[in-house]
Amino acid sequence: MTNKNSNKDACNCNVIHEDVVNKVKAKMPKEEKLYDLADLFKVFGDSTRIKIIYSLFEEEMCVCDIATTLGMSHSAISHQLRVLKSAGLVKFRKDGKVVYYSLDDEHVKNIFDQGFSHISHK
Amino acid sequence: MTNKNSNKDACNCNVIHEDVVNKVKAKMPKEEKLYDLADLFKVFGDSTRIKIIYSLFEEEMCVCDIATTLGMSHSAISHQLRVLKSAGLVKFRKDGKVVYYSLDDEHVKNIFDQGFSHISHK
DNA sequence: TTTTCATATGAATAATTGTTCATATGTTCA
DNA sequence: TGAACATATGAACAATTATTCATATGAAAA
Repeated sequence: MTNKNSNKDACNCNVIHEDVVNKVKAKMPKEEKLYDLADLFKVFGDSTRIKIIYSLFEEEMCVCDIATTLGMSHSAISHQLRVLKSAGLVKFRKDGKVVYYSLDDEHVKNIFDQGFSHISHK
Repeated sequence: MTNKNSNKDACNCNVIHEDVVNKVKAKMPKEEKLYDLADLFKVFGDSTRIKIIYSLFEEEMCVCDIATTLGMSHSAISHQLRVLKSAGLVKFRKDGKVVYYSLDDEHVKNIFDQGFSHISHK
């Protein structure tokens, strides 16, 4: 009882199905991938960003148009666009002082459609 | 300048593309749906819950097995399972004092696969 | 080159969310 | 029945995330 290191109090029950635990551990993706995945979904976990993405499903928009559409401040939209950009979800092009944002990912529509199915039939 | 109500300072620029704004507004899903969608993704936005879901992709597991697999306390797992349950993502069956959890949604696998594609090719 | 305007950013505050610890519930087996 | 155990839950604290306000940047037009 000397060397029960690390998660010594993580599990003190007897119902461990070792085969199941081993199988699941073997199939589990790399820790890093799991964090990245959680981070991606975190980005989707805010209704302002959801609205921005839905807007961009239609066509590219400038910051001002998005702010007007959502009835929010430029600053707030700009902050959220930065989050979307650093997640690799939107790209932009500049035309003079106006910046046009558009979607930069083919998976998002699909993910949203699936998510929509889930919340709709429950 | 008397009746500029509600979001009076939401947009004071001149680059509003009215047609775009109107089109996007018309296609935007109901506010309530957007919140529900954000709430669903919020659930996916935590790596512990991601790990639990990945575990359950393989087969049903009891709380103890999950805790052992992830090296976490029963309490922590139990709390997260409650979140997953109230989002309609997992179901459970009881066998004596052991509770077995399993996935209760066909969309999750798909959503995760798409998410994985996104993080993988960037 | 100064003013105006679209967008971006930093820092402070507010709000939300996760984790831990202590304790409760409910089932089994002696 | 009561001791042992698997799981659940409430409340306190810690950590993360969003929002706001003030100000900065950088392009265009006067």
